[in-house]
Amino acid sequence: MKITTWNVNGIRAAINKGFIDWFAEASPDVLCLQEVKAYKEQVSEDLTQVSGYHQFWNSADRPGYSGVATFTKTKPIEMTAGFGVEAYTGEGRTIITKHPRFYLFNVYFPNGQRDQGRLDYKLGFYEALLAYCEELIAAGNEVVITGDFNTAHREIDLANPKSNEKNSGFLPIEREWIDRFLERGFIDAFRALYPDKVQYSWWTYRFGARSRNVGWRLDYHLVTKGVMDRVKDVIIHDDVLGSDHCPVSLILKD
DNA sequence: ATGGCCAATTTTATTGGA
Repeated sequence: MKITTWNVNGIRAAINKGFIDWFAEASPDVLCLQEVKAYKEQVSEDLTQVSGYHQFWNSADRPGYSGVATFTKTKPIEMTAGFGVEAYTGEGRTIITKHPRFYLFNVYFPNGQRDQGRLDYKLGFYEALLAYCEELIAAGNEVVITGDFNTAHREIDLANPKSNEKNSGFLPIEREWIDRFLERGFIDAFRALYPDKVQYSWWTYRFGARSRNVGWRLDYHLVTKGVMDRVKDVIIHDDVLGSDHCPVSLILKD
């Protein structure tokens, strides 16, 4: 089973750059998209009526901003757009689907760059999402959180850690929230398999960053132990173009 | 590495991204 996440930075632009062909070729069992930057009605039927998938969209409350979508070959047991905290429901950042062996969170975590208010919003979002996940775990569920975390966890996860210590995305207070997810039982599946591997999933469009591989690893699969036991591989598809992020796939047994 | 980008809407400027 392959669960792929991709921040497409505008699904309409990505479609113009070959997204539909990539989707058909990659053929993931589940595809979690972030930053679709569109309402479903604005998107080509090549995607919104693609055969072989159920699809769920959670767009933002304003045009051209944020928005997530989840595609599944098998119909989920349940689907919800939010996780019950009103402050975090309007920006189209989450889709939660229940599958036979786990809950899957498709998440576009907020960007904290703009000002203190957005940083506070981002940190509050981490806190509220983790609290919700802990309830599911306490009730005996396994959980997969995937998407754009908008934070690089450790120095190995970005090309220039020293010069970014005071920039949102690598602030200690943001990194500590990733620590907290791990303390509460989540495992960073890529890092667990590849403790020393340097590979990124986002590069700024500026500075020729991608061609020089000056990037950040921002797109993760955090999984609970029962899921980790079934992980075969995690693949960062850094050869796939079409966005400033690249897709990342979690491969599970069966 | 100085400055260099891109998507989408509010469109020939502005906002947001990280």
